[in-house]
Amino acid sequence: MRVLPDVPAIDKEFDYLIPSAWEADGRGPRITIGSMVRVPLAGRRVAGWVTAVDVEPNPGVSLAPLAKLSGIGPTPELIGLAEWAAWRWAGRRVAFLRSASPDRMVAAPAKAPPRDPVPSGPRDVFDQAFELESAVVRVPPADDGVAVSLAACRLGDALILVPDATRARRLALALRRAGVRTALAPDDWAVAAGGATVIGARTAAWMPMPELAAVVIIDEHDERFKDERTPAWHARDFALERARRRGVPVVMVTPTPSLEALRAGRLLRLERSVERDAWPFVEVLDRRDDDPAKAGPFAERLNSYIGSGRVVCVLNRKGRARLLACAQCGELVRTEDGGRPMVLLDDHLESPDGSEQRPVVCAHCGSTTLKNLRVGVDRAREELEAFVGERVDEVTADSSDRPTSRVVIGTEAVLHRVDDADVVVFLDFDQELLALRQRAAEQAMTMLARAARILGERRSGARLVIQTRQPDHEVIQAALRGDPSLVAVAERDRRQPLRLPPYGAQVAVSGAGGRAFIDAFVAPPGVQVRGPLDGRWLLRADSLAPILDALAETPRPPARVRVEVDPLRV
DNA sequence: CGGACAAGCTGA
DNA sequence: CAGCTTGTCCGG
Repeated sequence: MRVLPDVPAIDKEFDYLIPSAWEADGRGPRITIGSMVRVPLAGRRVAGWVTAVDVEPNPGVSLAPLAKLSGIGPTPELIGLAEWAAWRWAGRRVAFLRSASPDRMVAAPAKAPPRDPVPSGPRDVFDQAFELESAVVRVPPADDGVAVSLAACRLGDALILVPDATRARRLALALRRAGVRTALAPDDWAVAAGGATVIGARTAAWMPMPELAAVVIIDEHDERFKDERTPAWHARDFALERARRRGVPVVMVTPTPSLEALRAGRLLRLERSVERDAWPFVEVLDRRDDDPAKAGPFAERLNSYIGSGRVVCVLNRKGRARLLACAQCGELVRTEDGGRPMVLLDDHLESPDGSEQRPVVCAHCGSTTLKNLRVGVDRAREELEAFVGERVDEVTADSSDRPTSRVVIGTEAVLHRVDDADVVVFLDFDQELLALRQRAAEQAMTMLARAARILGERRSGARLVIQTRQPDHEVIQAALRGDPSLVAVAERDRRQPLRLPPYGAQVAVSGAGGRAFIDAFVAPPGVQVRGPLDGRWLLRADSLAPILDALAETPRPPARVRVEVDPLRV
């Protein structure tokens, strides 16, 4: 019996004996690949997964018996996929096997009653998509994913991935009403193990699916499919591999397909006029027309759009330097040399490049209490209140209660907190368009799609208002015409010659042990190592495989190393 | 990860 | 040199 202990730093298998009492007459517990067990290891008991049975033990060592069979665990399929994922995202198998295991021990799969056939309507674009190996369907921004999910369920048990748990619950409810046997990840693990359609966020991709027939990825473009913790795996790419191994079709749906998705599957579109009408009206307020002397955050013409109805204003503060100021005297916390803003790191202040450090003390008055100056939204809210002459609520990622005022303002998070609106205003869209990130245009486009979702289709009369100095930018043109292709084509033409993802490969290495890890890394031909920049190294090549093979060979230093394959923010 | 054990440091 | 800390190694 071979067992991988649930101890991240070990990442090594050990052999054990099945206790003789268990196998006496075949009535003992059944141990299979994936079974969750407890084993003695270095004088203590640890949890682990059985990775092989019937192994020839190494003759030199005397084996200890297993301590306990805890429950059923990941299927052999998922054990194999964990090994692949550990290579693909330069992580450890243990991290992935945890995702593939139930939260609480499960003795046996839930019994599955026979399934009723899912009623089918007239053949639609989704039925057509499932006839391909993998497809991307570009849907209206407000699409709820029910139609594609039902099309998948007609084929049998489906794996349906959505960006967040709220949408998963909503979708599961809709499918249950249609008579589909559903398992909501991660809670219904035992139901999934018995055979069911699985719905959930990211980790649902690791649920057991004995009779998987189709995979659906809803809002494929959403960055929440990528885990921000280490290993930073991507549920879309994982699900694509799982489907490929099982030989089942994958359909990705989104209003704004990523270039990665377009490479992985065939694009199916709605009729041009149908798609255009699914996007709201877009008004572009060209800030170049304003008098620069008195141009505030609001264009004069904005008045005519925000006078009535529910208005949501978006001002992204993200990416701007956070400013610290002294709570006593109000002085900004800056470096000695040239007044660059410093940031708070654990217990000291540091300049952006790390060259200057000092304790948490105001250089002006010596006070040790500092406050965060929330540049952006905070002040804009006050000015907006004066502009509209009524109360304006503010929404950020960490505000808890729902806004109640007619007009609200917030960071991008506001688009996830408000369910419907008559007007969405992007106060400074240039900040998104000009962001120094490889994916800035794609990310700006998905933000517009998010706004379009809460506004609804063109018929509703809702307005998407964009303040910008770049009215001709393809992102804005794409929204104006309801045609996301414009962004995809421009991005492909920009990235392909530069060999940027998905036409090339990138891996970021950071963390305290980053330098030691990079020193130990032997770059194969065709792999470039750049950096460090802000404590981060970037490995680049035309394809991932040579980088990943070399990473797998590199010994880990004792200090923490963060390896991010296909980083989203570069 | 965490226990075992070795090597290094301190104070009498 | 006991008694303790710190570092390194390795696990069935």
